[in-house]
Amino acid sequence: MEKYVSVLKRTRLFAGVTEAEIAAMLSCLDAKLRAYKKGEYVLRQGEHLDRITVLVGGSLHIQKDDYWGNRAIIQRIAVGEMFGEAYIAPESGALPHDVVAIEDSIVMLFDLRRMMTVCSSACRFHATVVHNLFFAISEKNRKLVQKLGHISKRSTREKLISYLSEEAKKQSSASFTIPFNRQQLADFLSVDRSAMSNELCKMRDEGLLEFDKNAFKLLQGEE
Amino acid sequence: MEKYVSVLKRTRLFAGVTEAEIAAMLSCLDAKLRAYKKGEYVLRQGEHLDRITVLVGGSLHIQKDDYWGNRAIIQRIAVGEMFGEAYIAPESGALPHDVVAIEDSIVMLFDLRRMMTVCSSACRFHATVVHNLFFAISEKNRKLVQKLGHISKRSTREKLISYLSEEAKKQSSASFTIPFNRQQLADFLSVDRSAMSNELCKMRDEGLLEFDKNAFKLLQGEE
DNA sequence: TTTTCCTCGTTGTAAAAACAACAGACTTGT
DNA sequence: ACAAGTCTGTTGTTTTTACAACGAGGAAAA
Repeated sequence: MEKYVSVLKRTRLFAGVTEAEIAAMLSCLDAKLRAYKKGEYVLRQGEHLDRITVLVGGSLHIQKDDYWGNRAIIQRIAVGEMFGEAYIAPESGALPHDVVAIEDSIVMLFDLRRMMTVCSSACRFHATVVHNLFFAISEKNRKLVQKLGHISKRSTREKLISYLSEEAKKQSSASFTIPFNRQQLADFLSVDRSAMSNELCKMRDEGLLEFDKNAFKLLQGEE
Repeated sequence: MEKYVSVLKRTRLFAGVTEAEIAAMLSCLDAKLRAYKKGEYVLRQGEHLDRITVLVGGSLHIQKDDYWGNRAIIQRIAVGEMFGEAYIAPESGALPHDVVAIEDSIVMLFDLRRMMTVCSSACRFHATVVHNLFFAISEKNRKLVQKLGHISKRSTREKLISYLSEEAKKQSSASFTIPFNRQQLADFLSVDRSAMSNELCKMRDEGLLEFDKNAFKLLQGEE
């Protein structure tokens, strides 16, 4: 448990709290660890949640498959991010999607009530965490809006440009790698893989970008 | 100001707080009122927010227009809902979209710090509001995911079915009205208006649904 | 090492969406 | 009451996407 304190330290949820303080809070928050193998389901559609979950190792996809096998990747969860937090509210129904481990992953769970209620003496920084909880879910919210911005573009090319530009911006470089393979990127942008692959190559031939597997480089006057 | 206390009473943000208590909290939260005419901008892309905003009258669209005049309606805000709350966090940049009044509207603003920090004696129910703040933003989060579910459908027909089914479910009836005209619905689902109109009529001719302006009725074995 | 599996690009075809343009019904404002 | 403007459906054309199928290359497994 303690080996993940340094990971928690860098999360939005525990921003401004020292490692010693985090370590002290773990029991107060009734923290628990779960490990998942690559491909395993961390959460399944239909489940009811009552705990705050933070990924402390590996990576996850929040995804949904329909009757015909079409997969939609709603969000990718990287180390340090929360997930499922929007479905803890009492009035929210069951989880409407699956959460799957993309590689071997470690998840830490916290008791929501204890996290939201400032306790007595032991945890002086508990109030900070309550604030952080709001800011962390705000961050998720902004990411969803950003994703909406990508997939609400009309054409595959625009979706790609929107996504890749943001990724370049996020990594502060015209050269960057993405955390998806082609099929996953297509599922994320909700387009057909082969059509997307085709469009990528056209863009490459037009000199808009270069790529090799997951490594991309945007050319021309990108801002 | 006091005339809107009954509205606030029914919001997620003030759930479990009596009207008398809300009235008492207004000054503590440094509440302020703003009025907007139909068509006016409530917030503009690029602004920096530092207050919690709740719509207490009218209706708003959160939308974004691109260079070519394509409009994307990200979300519709109804009375009692918060908006912009995800962009109050210190690390969030400027607001990436506009907020526009669709009809004459009234907005109430609250001080975030005072809302998040439990004060001394006066506001006993302040702690409840802190919890509610989290649940309210959770609700927004779920709505965004739901919207993602609609527009990540591949075809216009599927997008329509996804949206209309949800609306029927929300209003607990196969007959319901939607808060959009055709152009707005198209901008919301990010499809072309005429193509969507065409598809709607095809679906009507196939006996899937009936409609008259904003009133829809789903037919056949809808669940 | 060999075999199997997975990823990625490529092509052709069929289906669907975007686009443009217009007419009729209805609203709004004067 | 009239004129201007808006909303909606409709049609035909062009562009784009989805779909299906396959082969090359590389990675993983036997």
